[in-house]
Amino acid sequence: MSVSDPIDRMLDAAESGKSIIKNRNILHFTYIPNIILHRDSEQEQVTQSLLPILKQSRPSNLLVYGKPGTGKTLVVKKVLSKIQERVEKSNFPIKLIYSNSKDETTLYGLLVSLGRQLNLTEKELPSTGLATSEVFKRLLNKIDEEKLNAIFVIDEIDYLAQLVAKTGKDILYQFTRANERLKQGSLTLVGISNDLTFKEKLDPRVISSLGEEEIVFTNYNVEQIKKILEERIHDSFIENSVEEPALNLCAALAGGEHGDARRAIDLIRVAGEIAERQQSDRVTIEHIREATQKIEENKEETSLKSYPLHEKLVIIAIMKANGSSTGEIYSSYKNLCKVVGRDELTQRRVTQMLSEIEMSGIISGRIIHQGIHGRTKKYKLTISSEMIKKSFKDELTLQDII
DNA sequence: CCTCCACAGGAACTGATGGCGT
DNA sequence: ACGCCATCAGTTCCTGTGGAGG
Repeated sequence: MSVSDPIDRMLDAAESGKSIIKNRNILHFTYIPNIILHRDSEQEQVTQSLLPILKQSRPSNLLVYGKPGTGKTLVVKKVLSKIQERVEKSNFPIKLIYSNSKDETTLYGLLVSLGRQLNLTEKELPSTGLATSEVFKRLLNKIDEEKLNAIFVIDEIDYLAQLVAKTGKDILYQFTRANERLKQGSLTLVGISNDLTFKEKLDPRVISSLGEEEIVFTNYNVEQIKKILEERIHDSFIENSVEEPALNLCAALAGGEHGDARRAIDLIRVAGEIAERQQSDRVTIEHIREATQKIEENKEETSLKSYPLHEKLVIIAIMKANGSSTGEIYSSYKNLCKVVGRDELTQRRVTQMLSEIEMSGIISGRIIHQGIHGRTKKYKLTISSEMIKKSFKDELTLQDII
């Protein structure tokens, strides 16, 4: 065995090198067993409002609000799974169904994902081809047939409401009224929303039945985040491997903005991994700093890579003509299209793509009025052009133009 | 004070895809 | 075999607009 082989050297180091993280699972925010959240009163509230289930009556529908990383989903899931455990042996089965609206791009997709969890097969519920009302009917039939007591947990329900609004269908209303159509079984809706103002946008009929109970999760403050981190660190890192200043910085970074505990935990995990890779036996402030940067870059890179071809072309066009107006970007884009031999899209489409890209934060736009020279939006990159080149360099079609 | 630029951005539509029910 | 339904990327057509320059 040759000692100079770099692979061997790395493997040797990994084997002998001490690992400072002893349980990696705990360093994921969504780790469920014995979650430490400091959400006692909220847990009580959720339990309280779902209690009627144990008495075999339908509980009120429930709306849960809170910013990201406040643990709302975790609390709901935890309470429900405990309830489910209790009821399991009784002849009053509860079917727990969780779905995140953001995972599904369309209303149809969401309904299908709910259906799959009700054990509807591809045959009984095809993943395309049906009218939405038909899908809905099949969901209810299934619940009715099997006398299920279904609890639909719909995460990011504000997002769903948007989808619904676009198609003009009134699915949320149908959901809340479903019980009137069910002879046996029941349907309870638990909506989880990031947006506290989301309710105002709904149809009043939906509000009255969906908002029967409301629970608001407040943001964590820096103190609380620090506590949460301490507890998770205690369980997942070996002792004394995270320096106090590092912990403080981590809590401050995540807490300062929105009180996002998820970010805080991600941060400490990535920092831990960086520290391990550097064979350090402690996590320092420097590691936290590196971690923030790495997380940021990862986000940028994956979002860059996930764009379709024409969006990528537009991004390159912006890069080539940094800080310029829509018209200039468009002609730059047209040139690029010629080079790679693709048909160019209309300007209207490109403006739309620009505003979509702006939404993701990769570029920033500013409307300016130039009097007789009209109105434009000027776009600037908010990330480095190296990042773009790096992310796109694997793409064959783009290689000549970057 | 009016005009007119260079677009922004809404609405409605198209054509392809994919798969249903009858 | 045919009509229908939903979705998506893209197009066509459109109305709206702040202010420099006449």
